[in-house]
Amino acid sequence: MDELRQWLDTLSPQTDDEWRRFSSIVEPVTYDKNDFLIQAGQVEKYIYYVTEGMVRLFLNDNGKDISLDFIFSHNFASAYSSFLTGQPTQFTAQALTDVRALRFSRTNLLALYDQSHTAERIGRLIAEQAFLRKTSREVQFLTSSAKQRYGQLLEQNPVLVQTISVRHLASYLGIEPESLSRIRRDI
Amino acid sequence: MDELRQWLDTLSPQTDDEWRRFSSIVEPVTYDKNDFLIQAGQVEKYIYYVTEGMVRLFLNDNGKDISLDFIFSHNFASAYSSFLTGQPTQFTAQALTDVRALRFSRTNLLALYDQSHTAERIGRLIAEQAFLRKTSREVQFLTSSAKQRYGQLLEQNPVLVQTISVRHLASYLGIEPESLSRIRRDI
DNA sequence: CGCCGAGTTGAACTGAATCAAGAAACGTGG
DNA sequence: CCACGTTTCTTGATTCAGTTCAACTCGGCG
Repeated sequence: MDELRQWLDTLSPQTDDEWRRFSSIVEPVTYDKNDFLIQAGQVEKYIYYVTEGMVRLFLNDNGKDISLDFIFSHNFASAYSSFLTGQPTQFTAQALTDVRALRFSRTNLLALYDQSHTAERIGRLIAEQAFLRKTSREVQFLTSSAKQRYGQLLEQNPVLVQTISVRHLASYLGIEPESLSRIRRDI
Repeated sequence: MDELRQWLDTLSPQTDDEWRRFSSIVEPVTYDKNDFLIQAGQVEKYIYYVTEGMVRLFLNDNGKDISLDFIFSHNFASAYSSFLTGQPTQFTAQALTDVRALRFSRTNLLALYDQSHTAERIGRLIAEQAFLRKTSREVQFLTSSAKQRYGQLLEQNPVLVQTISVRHLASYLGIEPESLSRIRRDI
């Protein structure tokens, strides 16, 4: 919990009272490896702060899994689009390892936004961060070849590249596992 | 101005007083066709609400222009990533026609966020909208071929497809003008 | 031990890029 | 208002990055 407070405080410092109110809507949850945090077709009710373990976010397109994100500990996981719109999600979030997380619900968060300007600000900053991540990915897809995208990912996040399976990593890069395997050989 | 207020009110209704404070930081600006709202290398200081005309947002990658967004009237234009981070942008925003817009600066907006919870909320909602748009684009790139992406864009926004030049549209779809020309022929 | 999923490699194929040339549209100045 | 140069769009021929399909290897685990 302290860790989560520190994370949020880097976005916008909270008073002890604000933190008390926020922490009252947070609940700890655990998942076994391969468990689902959310499945396609459901409406996302939560944002998860992962304290231990790893989560993969993916969608299924005609029987084929495509990874959209890998969440390591000390980061947020959610089918965020669905969380924001209230529409059923096309995404599934699955634990890649045993996972411990802290989660809070949309309903409680919206109520907190009404009460607390600071909470609203943190909500804004989280959305802005999420936007920045997506934009950087958009630019990569538009400007770089598969090989270049792999190279950039390797630079930016070597741990991710080492940790995630070829299959999942390939779909995240928008290519087939065979292609990623060849790209790796050629380096 | 009324139009902008209505737009913002759909996100979160404001009192007259809140609107008065917001509108005091808004200034009208005009651009001739081909003028730049912001150029690559600069830090984006503004968000523009376009009331008349069209704006193209693009980046230059090794001498090649790649379009990231087309903003029609009644929408926001900005090198938003740079606006958020304060870092120089790689994007350029150029008027595709004569343009009228209302703009407000980052400095003034941040000050307003401090004063007004409602402003902060609107800021959050705008960031969330921007995130949703990028996510939908990410999913399209990961799941669809060039032909399918064109088809989807045609469905979602036929006016855009009719209005924007082949060259610009192609780069937005992540393909070459020749390919787009062929895709169009085959439909 | 033998199976099974994950990764690698090869060969053929395909969607889109590239290069080159011609046709149409555009605006600028006489 | 026309004539000219310039940019934009289209079409064809070729090349290339990445896919697909198939076979093989390897390590883990019952």
